[in-house]
Amino acid sequence: MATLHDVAKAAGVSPMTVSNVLNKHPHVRAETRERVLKAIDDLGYRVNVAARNLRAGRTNTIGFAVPEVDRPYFAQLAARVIAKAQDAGYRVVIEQTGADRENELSAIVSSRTRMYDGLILSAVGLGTADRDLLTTDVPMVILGESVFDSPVDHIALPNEDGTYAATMHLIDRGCRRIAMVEGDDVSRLSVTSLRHAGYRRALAERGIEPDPALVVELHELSSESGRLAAHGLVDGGRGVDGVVCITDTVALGVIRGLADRGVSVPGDVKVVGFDDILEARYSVPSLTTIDPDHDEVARLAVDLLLARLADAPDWQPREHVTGFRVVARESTG
Amino acid sequence: MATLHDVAKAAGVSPMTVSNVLNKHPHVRAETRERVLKAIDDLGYRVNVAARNLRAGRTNTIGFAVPEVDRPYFAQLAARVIAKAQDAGYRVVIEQTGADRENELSAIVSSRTRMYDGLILSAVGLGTADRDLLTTDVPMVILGESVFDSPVDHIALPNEDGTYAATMHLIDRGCRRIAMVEGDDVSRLSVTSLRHAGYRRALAERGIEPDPALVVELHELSSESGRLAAHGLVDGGRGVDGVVCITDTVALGVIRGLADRGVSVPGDVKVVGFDDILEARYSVPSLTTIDPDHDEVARLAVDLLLARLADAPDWQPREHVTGFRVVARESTG
DNA sequence: CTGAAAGCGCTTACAG
DNA sequence: CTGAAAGCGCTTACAG
Repeated sequence: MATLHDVAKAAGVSPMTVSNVLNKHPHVRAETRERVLKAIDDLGYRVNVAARNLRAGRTNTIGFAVPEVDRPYFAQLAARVIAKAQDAGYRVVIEQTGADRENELSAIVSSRTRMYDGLILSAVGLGTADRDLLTTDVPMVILGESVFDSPVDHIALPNEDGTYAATMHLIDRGCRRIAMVEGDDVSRLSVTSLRHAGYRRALAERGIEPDPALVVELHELSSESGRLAAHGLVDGGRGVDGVVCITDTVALGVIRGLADRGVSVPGDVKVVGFDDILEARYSVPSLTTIDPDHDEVARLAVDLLLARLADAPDWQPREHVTGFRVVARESTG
Repeated sequence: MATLHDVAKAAGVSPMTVSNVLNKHPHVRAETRERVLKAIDDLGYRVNVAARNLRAGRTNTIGFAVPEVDRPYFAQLAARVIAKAQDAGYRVVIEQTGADRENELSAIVSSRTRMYDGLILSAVGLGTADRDLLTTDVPMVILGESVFDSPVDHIALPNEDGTYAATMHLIDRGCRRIAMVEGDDVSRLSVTSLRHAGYRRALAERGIEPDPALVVELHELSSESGRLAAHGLVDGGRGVDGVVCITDTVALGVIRGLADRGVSVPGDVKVVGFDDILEARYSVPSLTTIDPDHDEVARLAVDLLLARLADAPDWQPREHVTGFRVVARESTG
């Protein structure tokens, strides 16, 4: 395979001039550039990225670590992050962590290893105890969960306020026996804890007694888990008339599970999700949900990372909480 | 940042010994290994992947180029490819091509550029004319579309036979006015052409006159396009009683569009998709579809690539067509 | 079981 | 506008 040296020889110039042409540096005579480009074409030369990265000390790549690439929320967020990063001349590599603490740490290590210039980490498995591990030398942005007092930039979703609004929405539509289908990580500041708090706050504010029998904890935030949760709620005969779901993917499973039992949505039970994934618009009934402004999340994540990469000297880690809105659709109609 | 040389100095050994420890080569005395590992830990050393790749001449990474990372079919396939590749010690980088010919070629170029040891390309924009461009020096597997007589390994979906079976399934359930919602690339051997052929073959075999007014071509294979197509079919008053959809994502939009018009599925109109994405199981009604055996696709793609990487001397490009089965669910019940 | 030397293919100061 | 030299941080034969 041809190297930059071969091209230089063929074009009768120095390797450095070839490098200048490749990197679009200005001070190359037009005629020289033409000669070099022709030689590149003739030899079918392609730059060796490993060599370039080694020498340049950076990779022009940012890592995006998510629990699962095939969960719509992450896939759709990834598409936006890729688009934003591309605009800034960066490539994005998606890492799958499996919501596992070990793998999330290993994504951090990957970036230490200089495969990436920076990392966007959708943290699920990390906890407050991992705080020190985040004191990394590589620019990093944590997404979606609050690692308390973390020493890196952090973008939080409006977990509590969003779920509060979702629950209020159900109460306003007449629901009184409102179930919450959530995750099983109830540690402080987990997504489940925060969203649960929003649910409880709404109930309290409207004087509705919380009933522990209406709270279902899922080990996996999948549609299948949601469906089984719905079966349990119906079969338990608890008179449920509304369900707050921790994610849209779970909510779509809940709707399916209610259909399995012949329970009509929104007639008998109203359902609300969280995320506003694309699928929420096309389900039957379409899903009422909390839109946490994905575009802002993606934009902010990339912008914060780029700011860090630009090496702001007086950089201070910041915490951002995105806005949200309730998107009312048929499932609470 | 500490380098391998720093570790060597700290441990009192040569760089090569450190390298041997890092790469788990056997002939290192246990005691020496311990000393090296301690030095690595003390210094917080991480290998520089760019340097390793440059020297080793490979990256242990395979590229997976898909039209859109956020389309469920590709996201779910990517998850499987990642899992299979991981088992074999490879990382996977997902590239988004946007179903654009230029970008698909640039994914090929990326692999020429040695970012990847091999490439799995989900071809949509490539055509027969690009045949020569595929004569690449980098191992490659083409997925999902038939680039006629391509000089690389190729895994085709059962496009024609699968759609034939889907159409027969509708006919067997009593449908006679069967629409087909497909893409707008009607060039020879495109996904649309192949699936359309299966649809036509089934109609012909059962003596049903094909009606061009029942064929809808979509520019984008999205749920939104599917929904609009359904509106058009209903509003056109063409007496449709069945719809064959080119993908599940389109089919879910069609079901939604029929619901918009108060048309009941499967009562008034039966709907069948293609892909068996996860969402097909949870929609209301659940979606009858063609399962093209994703696991086999992912396994085959990775296996073929690994075989090529292993440098089989008498390698010949092969074409594989995966099996399929009709998964009957409520939408044709 | 361990080491000294060479080199993978680029780019970065430094000259001219 | 162009070049000669050095070096990024590893691993690969080759010795011993």
